[in-house]
Amino acid sequence: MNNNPSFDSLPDTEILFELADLFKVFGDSTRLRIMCTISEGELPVMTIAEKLNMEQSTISHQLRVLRQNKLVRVRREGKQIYYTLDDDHVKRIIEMGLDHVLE
Amino acid sequence: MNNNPSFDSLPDTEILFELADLFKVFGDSTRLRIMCTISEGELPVMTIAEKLNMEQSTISHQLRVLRQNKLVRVRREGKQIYYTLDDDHVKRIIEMGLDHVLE
DNA sequence: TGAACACATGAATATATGTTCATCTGTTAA
DNA sequence: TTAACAGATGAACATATATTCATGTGTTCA
Repeated sequence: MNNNPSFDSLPDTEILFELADLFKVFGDSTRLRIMCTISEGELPVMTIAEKLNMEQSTISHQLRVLRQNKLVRVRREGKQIYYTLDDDHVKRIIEMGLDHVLE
Repeated sequence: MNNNPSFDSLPDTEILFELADLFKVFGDSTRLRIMCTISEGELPVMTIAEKLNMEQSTISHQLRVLRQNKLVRVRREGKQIYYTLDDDHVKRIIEMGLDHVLE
């Protein structure tokens, strides 16, 4: 049992830049709210926008960021495009953060 | 066993703003590198700066952010001030993100 | 008490980033 | 094929934030 806060091997600097980019994506309330909203099941863009009471354009822009970082999955059905979280991993990262915020 | 990516109860909007602020702190490579560096054990500011090959002022500014967010612990010994990670929780958040970055 | 050292901090600057507005693409149904 | 709808996207703008420079604070030791 290793209980001290150190890494088995110190992460490469290169990797830490990538990691920072990942956390940056989680570091925006709009994106977090989107992720939580679609964690309950896939939803089209306009529905997300309505639930969050924000403009469609804003949501689209942020969904693009989530897409580029492979945090969401996309599916087209007719005129609508459904988004949902890519996998449980995304949810776990949020929950891990929540643990800290909720003391 | 719940295996679908949804939250038991959808986090409050207020909380999500706090959570975004937390992730924002992790979303900077300098702060991540500092956190990883001091995860091996407490270090004075100048040593951290030398290890990262950055200015003392830059490190101090970022350590302040980490302090304000209670992610590091501080101890003064003479002229030097030693910093280390506050607890295992911080390390776990980083590791959770690393898992995702490393596929 | 004063010099040297370790660190913190305010101001200034450059850069990154989120939102809005206008417009564009792609799909459906008349 | 045209109108209406859903969504994407570029440009512009405002704001946030990381770094640097100069300087301030606190500690040690001569």
